[in-house]
Amino acid sequence: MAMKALTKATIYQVAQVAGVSIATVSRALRDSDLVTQQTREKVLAAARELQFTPSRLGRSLAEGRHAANGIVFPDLVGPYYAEVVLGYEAAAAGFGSSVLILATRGRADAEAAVRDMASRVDGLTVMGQSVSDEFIAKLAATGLPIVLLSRDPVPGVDTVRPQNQRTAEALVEHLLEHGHRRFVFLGDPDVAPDFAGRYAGTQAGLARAGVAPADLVRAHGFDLDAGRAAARGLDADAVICANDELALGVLLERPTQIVTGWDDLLAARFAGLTTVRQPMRELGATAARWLNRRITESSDKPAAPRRRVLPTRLVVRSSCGIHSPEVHR
Amino acid sequence: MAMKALTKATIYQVAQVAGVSIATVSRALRDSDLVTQQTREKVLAAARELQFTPSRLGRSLAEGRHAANGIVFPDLVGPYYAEVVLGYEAAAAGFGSSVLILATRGRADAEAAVRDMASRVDGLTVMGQSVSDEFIAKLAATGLPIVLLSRDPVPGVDTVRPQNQRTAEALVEHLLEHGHRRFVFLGDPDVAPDFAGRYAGTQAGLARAGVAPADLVRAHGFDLDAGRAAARGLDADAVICANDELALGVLLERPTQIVTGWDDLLAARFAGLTTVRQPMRELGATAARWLNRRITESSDKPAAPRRRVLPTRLVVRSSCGIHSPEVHR
DNA sequence: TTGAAAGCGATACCAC
DNA sequence: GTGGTATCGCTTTCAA
Repeated sequence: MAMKALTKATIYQVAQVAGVSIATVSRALRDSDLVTQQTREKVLAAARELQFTPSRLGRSLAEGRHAANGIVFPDLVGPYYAEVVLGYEAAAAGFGSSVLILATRGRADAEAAVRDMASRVDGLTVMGQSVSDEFIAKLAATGLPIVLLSRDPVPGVDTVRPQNQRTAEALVEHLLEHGHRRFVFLGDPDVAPDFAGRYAGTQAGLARAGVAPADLVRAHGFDLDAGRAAARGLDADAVICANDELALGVLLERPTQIVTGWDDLLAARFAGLTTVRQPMRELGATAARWLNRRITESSDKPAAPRRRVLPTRLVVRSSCGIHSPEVHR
Repeated sequence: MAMKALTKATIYQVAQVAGVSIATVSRALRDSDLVTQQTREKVLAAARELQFTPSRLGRSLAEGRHAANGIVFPDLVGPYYAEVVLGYEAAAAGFGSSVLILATRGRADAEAAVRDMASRVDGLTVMGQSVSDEFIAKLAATGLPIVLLSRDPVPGVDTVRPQNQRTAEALVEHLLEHGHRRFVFLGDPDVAPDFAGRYAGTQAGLARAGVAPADLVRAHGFDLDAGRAAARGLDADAVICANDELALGVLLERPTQIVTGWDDLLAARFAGLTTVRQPMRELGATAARWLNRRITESSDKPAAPRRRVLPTRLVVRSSCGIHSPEVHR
């Protein structure tokens, strides 16, 4: 019933109170059946009395592992990244790994920040356009397990991403069926690999149908306001947006404009926005699982780098034009 | 130009290569002007050659601090928590602190998980109903700096939260002006302190106006589906929902039902949902700043516990009834 | 079964 | 200015 422990207890104190060595305390507090039941109880009692919690630092230093991993993303703006991170955290928690997050948001010292994170974890997931390929390669050369997420592959590194190109082509096909012919692609392909894929798919689909390529309008940013700002100058049958927020911004300014988005945010449903649904949680979870595999695999015979493209799916609502008898919810 | 360093270099190797002691390496790599320019350069060269990055573990162990802090939340479902976490991360990054995240999502071992996190950080922010007050108190007694976020205060601990009660009263007033008299409150006050505050404010507002109290309908969960499921049995002039997702769910089932939400999600705008806007990023950022203050303050004369309620604001759209000439966007 | 002691990788005090 | 070394808190041989 001691009221001490206002200053974190160490294994030494527990050992002292229990009247054993620190080695024995360590054993008693973990698996180890090299301890008498009696001894174990003494130790546990002492530990409880002192409110002892082993220091992660000491533990990690001795074990040579952090039991933590990190996820780096460009920014968390919008629900998209958040969902991915969520899926990631859930999976990581599943195998007992803590998770660190880092938003680079265009910071000049992004690489330093990532390097710092790298020294706190057993492995890293890098999402989107947060740091350069060269930097990734350098990090990977260190031996640090890395998984790339929603980002173009780097040689030797695992990559998970959503299907962009092919689904963009399907989207274009659908718009063509509506009879639309003059297209604008709204969004900057350089801002995110996902955007680039959607843009490429758009143009590919158009080319295959023998239709003139879409005009590229690089919005300033990729949120609602960027969409609103860009909306004014638009002139096209249909505006294919790089994501939902841009599309919703356009819709706010021009409610009758034919437009499509990407991500299937909750708002898309209420705006009647035709868009593409992505398995966001699953993207995060897959990255976490793959990373864990890398971390735990024997480093002498590493498995070949994996690539996976998770399927996405066209969600047709009303913003792409009128459909006869269908219900759009 | 060495191609080594496939295995993380230590300060000892750098010392060896540079031909100096580890103490000197440590000095050269940090501030310290107790090093010759010449020596410093030797050391830096060696460090670069070995791609040396100091181990956080060694560093933290020696310095007695993690330079990291964590945020615990019940779950990240919905955009609400994500925004808060975002604001938190940004602020934390601002003063050079890494951030760990932990979603308890009703896990039975939530306390163990939080305890684990506690051993990895210099301080903790606890959001919502993730762990018990008793546990918080115990943790705080350890001397671990803690800030509570969107959660009822615990003696001796800082608390930041959004205005719930008062704004709920304002919301009720508005609904009364519309002429509505029979109310339902949809959502479980026990599931989150925020919900409890909104519920209390609702009843208080009603009572003050001499109107019959709202029927409490405890939805099973607090997402869209929970709202849809609950919608069928509803019978009231107006349904005051604990959050936007519930309200949107109701709207999906009964588009003409008078209903209000809370959070002002992006979707609310497109659904014409009357709701309440909260400073989510600011909530997170404030928590991070306060925590940092606690961590860095001298522990012998700690400041008195702080409480702050961040203002929220009613956002009137069309779901609460028709308004004459106003535009609801 | 238990204990003594050698690390793990830094920081910082104390001499020189 | 630099070097030697104690220290942080734990895990894990190696002996006993």
